[in-house]
Amino acid sequence: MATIYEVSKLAGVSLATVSRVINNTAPVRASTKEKVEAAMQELGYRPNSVAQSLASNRSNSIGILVSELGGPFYGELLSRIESEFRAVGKHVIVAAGHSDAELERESIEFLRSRNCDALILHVESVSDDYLRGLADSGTPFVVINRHVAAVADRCITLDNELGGYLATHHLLERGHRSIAYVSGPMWKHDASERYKGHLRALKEFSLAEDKSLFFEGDFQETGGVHALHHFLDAKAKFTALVCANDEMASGAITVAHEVGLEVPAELAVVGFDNVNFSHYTYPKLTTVDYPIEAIGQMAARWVLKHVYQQPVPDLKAVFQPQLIPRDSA
Amino acid sequence: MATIYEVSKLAGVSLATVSRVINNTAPVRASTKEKVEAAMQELGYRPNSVAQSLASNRSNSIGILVSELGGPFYGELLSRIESEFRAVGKHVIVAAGHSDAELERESIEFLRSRNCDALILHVESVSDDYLRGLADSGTPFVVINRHVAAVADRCITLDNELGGYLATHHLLERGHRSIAYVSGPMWKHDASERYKGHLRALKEFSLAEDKSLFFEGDFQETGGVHALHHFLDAKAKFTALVCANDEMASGAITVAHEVGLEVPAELAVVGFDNVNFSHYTYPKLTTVDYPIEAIGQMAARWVLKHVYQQPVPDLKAVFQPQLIPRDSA
DNA sequence: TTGTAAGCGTTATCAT
DNA sequence: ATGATAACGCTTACAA
Repeated sequence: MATIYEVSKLAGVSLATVSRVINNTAPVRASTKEKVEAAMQELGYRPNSVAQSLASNRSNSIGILVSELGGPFYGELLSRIESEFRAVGKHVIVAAGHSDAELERESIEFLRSRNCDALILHVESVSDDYLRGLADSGTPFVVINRHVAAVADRCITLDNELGGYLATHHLLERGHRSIAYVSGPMWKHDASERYKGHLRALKEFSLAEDKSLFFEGDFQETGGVHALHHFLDAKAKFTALVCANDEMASGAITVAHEVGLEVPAELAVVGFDNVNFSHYTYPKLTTVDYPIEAIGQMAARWVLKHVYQQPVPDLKAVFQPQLIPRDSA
Repeated sequence: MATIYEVSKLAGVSLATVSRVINNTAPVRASTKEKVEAAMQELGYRPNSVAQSLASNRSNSIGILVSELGGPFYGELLSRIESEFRAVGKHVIVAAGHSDAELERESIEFLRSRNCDALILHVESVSDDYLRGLADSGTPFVVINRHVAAVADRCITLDNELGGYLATHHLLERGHRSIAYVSGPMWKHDASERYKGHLRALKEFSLAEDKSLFFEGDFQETGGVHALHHFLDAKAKFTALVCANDEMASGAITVAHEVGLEVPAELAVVGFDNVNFSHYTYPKLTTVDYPIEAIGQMAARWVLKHVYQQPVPDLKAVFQPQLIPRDSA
């Protein structure tokens, strides 16, 4: 591979000048610029990005940490983030934290050790304190889908409470008064927020919380399966079910089919997230849209603005979910 | 951030010695090793990976190019590849090629410009010739899900022909004799291979190809929708449908529901890929499993062996698909 | 507008 | 077993 030195020799100019035409970092006379470009062409020169990084103290890489690379959710996030950065010549390093505090910390350290210019984090297990400390350490980062008071200015979130409210409100409006709720793990911020929204909607219709209609699932398909079985076994009376995510809603619908419960006639079901498969269920799932791509884009723009000093349009910190009415409720 | 120089000063040894204890690259007396480690500890030293890369001419990064980061397919692939490399301290840079030859080339160049030690490519549009040229250029890479004769030793594929065979054979065995087929774009290697398998199964049962029962879809949900409508409008007679991927199968099942065609009683459907949502359909989709994780792992190991000279267990180039019988056929 | 030269933080080759 | 010292390929003051 040719180096900048060979280019400068062939073009008959100095290293600095070649660097200038590469980076457009200072005016260069048109004629010399042409000479340099011709030389680069001839040698098939391509700058060594590692050397650039070392000298400029910028790696032009952004680390992304998500819970799971698989799953219907993070793909879209990554996709948007990648394209946003690719457009400006920066690259994305991915890592998975598997919802485990220790692994999340390790992954963050790993990404930092890679000299990422910034981090985009979707972490659920690491403590607020840890994130505050990370901020103090000087590593620029944004947190997605979690509000951390100590670093509020770096958080991009969905109004999960509103989402929970919308789901239940939709059911309430359609006349349901006995609504069972399948939550995600309550220690997860989004899960508890969504449930709060559910309660607020209930209250608005003068309905009280009914513990016998609450089930804490695991955000997996099986969570929905267990939940519905649980309610059925307990002979609970309810005409509708809100599930805190689409996986659990799918599980519940499967069980409904199995036990001959017609959806939505005998049991209305609403999910949450609007993941890519939510319209593959039968009936098609009514759910709350999680604007994951918009959030990914915003995270990328936060980085572009705060780390690379690029001008970006309006930054937005909290997104509003929307109910997507389909056939299941 | 502390540098190796400061560590060496504090420990009272030379740069070289510090480097040796960091990399375990030559014997160091236990006592001095301790001194160095203490110094590193005290300074909170962490090696600068960019400088390491420049000096050692290894970036410890692997570039992954897939068609779409979103979608149910690539997440699992990435997930496996990432964990495989993380375990040995290497990181993964992702890029999307969007099934477009120009974009695929650009992405490959982008990844190369990032000094990746190796590339793992899932490309469908770039020509065989281009890949041959890439091999000549010296960049190590593996190709996934595509057989390119000129670089056969770097290809890890699924036996798509066998998959197509299995799908149709399953139907044939259950007595179906009029089987419609919804293909992916026939210019894609996997699509045409799958169709070949279909024909082979047919032939085994002395059935001839019936052009009126063939429809070329787009591998998207709408492809399945259009296909079934097409067959129905044409008043074609068939009792079973094989779709060259699960998205199209989902689309077809949706239409079946809409027109009151019972699956599988009146129309048996089999898909292909066994993507994560294939058991969310109703009835649950019978499909052909694409062992994407195993393939990802193998690709990673290919790199580990050929680029990093690590000892790895048995490398395997072509994987056998398996029929997953569920409820739709 | 262009050139000189000092880093950037390591690894690696020789010596010793 | 350890130390000097020259790369690695580029950016960036500072001069000219």
